[in-house]
Amino acid sequence: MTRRQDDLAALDRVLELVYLLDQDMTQALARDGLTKSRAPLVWDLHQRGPSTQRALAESLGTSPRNVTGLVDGLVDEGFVTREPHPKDRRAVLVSLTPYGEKVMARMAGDHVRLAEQLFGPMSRTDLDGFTTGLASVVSRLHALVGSEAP
Amino acid sequence: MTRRQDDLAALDRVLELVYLLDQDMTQALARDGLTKSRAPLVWDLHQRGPSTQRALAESLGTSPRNVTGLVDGLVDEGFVTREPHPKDRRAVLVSLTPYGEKVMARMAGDHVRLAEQLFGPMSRTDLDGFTTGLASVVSRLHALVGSEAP
DNA sequence: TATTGTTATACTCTATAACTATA
DNA sequence: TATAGTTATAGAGTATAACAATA
Repeated sequence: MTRRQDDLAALDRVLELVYLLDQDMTQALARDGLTKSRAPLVWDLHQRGPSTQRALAESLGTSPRNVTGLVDGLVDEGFVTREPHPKDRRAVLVSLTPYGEKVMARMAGDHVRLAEQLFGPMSRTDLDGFTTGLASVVSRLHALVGSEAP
Repeated sequence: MTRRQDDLAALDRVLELVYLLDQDMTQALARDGLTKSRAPLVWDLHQRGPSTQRALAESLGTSPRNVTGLVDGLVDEGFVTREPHPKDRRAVLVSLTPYGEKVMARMAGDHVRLAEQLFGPMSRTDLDGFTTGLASVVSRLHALVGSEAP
């Protein structure tokens, strides 16, 4: 095994991890009636409280038009409500419903449980080694993606 | 720092890795004129040679109808051709064009380069520790996703 | 009768541009 | 004049169902 082959094997394992994690999260979201596009919006509301659609568009890095569509779907499914903004009659305040809050609480619990299932069985030493390597890879990836912007 | 907090921190780092890798790969595919849906189809043809659409649908885990749409797009962009199947007049053989092959060769090179950029700077020991931890996480994730199927 | 790939239909996500009501 | 959110329009991706041609 040359070093290059080890590097390639590591990358392929990482890609397998990405694929499996995507599967797992998509399945979990589907059980809660959410999609990969809608979940970040709901999570944003959970973390930051009621927001205008403009603020959501900026936070999610997408267009205001797209937020309109996402909020439409979430209103239909009962996750959020649209209310008039108290101070700006052009704007709309999007808020989580009690049902939306309940789903978010469940998601937070699932998050903790997943972390324990994945890393709990590892020894302290193994976890430390893994986390250190992971941090260095992430920092290099940050540099790569940042420098690739148009 | 409790152990649970360390587990959570590890998961969050992994999710950051997933996010950055998705960015990087989407950018790289866009430079080659591909999308995240079309790339696996083209990669499949590169690895296994000309296929029927039925075979592609099974390999990609999607519907025949969807393959029709993906192949339509790839034909328009010059990556693949549709030819009559020599032995079964119901079927169609999808093949890479020379241009498609060229792009696949470039993608393979990018893959090796990414592996070296991400893991090359790590010491042998660090890489080993990282890879070992990764393998155990991936195997547990496999079990989780597998057991979650309906 | 079974299989291959299509048309028909519908829904989600995304983007840009034009428009409205307000600020 | 600028901002918030809409309608209008377009295109990619996905799914199910009905259907044609062929096996």
